[in-house]
Amino acid sequence: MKLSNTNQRRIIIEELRKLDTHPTADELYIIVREKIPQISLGTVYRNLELLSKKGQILKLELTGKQKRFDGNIENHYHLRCTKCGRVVDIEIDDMLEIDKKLNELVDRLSLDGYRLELSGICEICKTEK
Amino acid sequence: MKLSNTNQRRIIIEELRKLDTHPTADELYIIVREKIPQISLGTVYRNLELLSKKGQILKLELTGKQKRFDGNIENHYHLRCTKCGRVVDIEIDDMLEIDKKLNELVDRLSLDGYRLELSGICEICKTEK
DNA sequence: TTAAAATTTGATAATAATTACTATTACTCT
DNA sequence: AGAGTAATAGTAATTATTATCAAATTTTAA
Repeated sequence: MKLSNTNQRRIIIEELRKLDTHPTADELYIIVREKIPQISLGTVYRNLELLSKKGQILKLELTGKQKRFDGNIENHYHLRCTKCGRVVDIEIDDMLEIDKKLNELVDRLSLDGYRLELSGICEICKTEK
Repeated sequence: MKLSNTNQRRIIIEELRKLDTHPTADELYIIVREKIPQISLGTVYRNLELLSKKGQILKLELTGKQKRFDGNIENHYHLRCTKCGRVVDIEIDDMLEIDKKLNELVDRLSLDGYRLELSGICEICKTEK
């Protein structure tokens, strides 16, 4: 099935790519409404689902009730803050090595992949305290 | 707050510990009803939550809508089958090394921990095909 | 042991997140 | 432009989980 080019879809992906906050569907809905006030929440959900199926964005199924979405599809890692709940990108050199080992494992066992989520206090909460 | 010793709680934990299927609350509810037919789903949810808070069982927040619970609180890893959706324990020597590296990372960055979920076809689905 | 205090239960209602439905509107392709 | 397909807004439905509360059970401590 081919995706048509709708204004709604374009804005959704555009706004998501501007963010590094990994918004939930309803958070992005609020942002997108600034551009398209009459858009419905269902449209946001539908498009996020479609776009993640097509590999244009990432759907993050982390701890917590709500799914989150990420416009950055490059391989990277997430930290969920145990204090504020934010999901932030984490950049560590060690991850390369761990990633390599995990990929070896995945290959050897003919698996599909893995999902890793770190948890702890994020930088923002650390400095706030 | 101290937990009282109720029949319901005892059966819930007993039945959960017999399983290695990481049941959802409603799956366990069906099983527990064999022993206590009048038990309510709310009681199962409430106790699973309490027991996991007390560290007597594990609450697994993996991919998928429903939370799962594990009576085995020892450090081990899970594979979610992309075909049947089952969550199975995975025993691999490599995990020790990966676990060590991840724990080092967690320590160095003063994090709380990490959550890892492997995905692929489980043994049951492999042999069935 | 017994009565008051605390906790838990079953039953049910409420909530929250997501998905489904549908008539209408917008794209796409020739 | 016009037929065919896909998407939208608005709303209803669903699903998983949590909250509420009166009655029952368990614990505590005299």
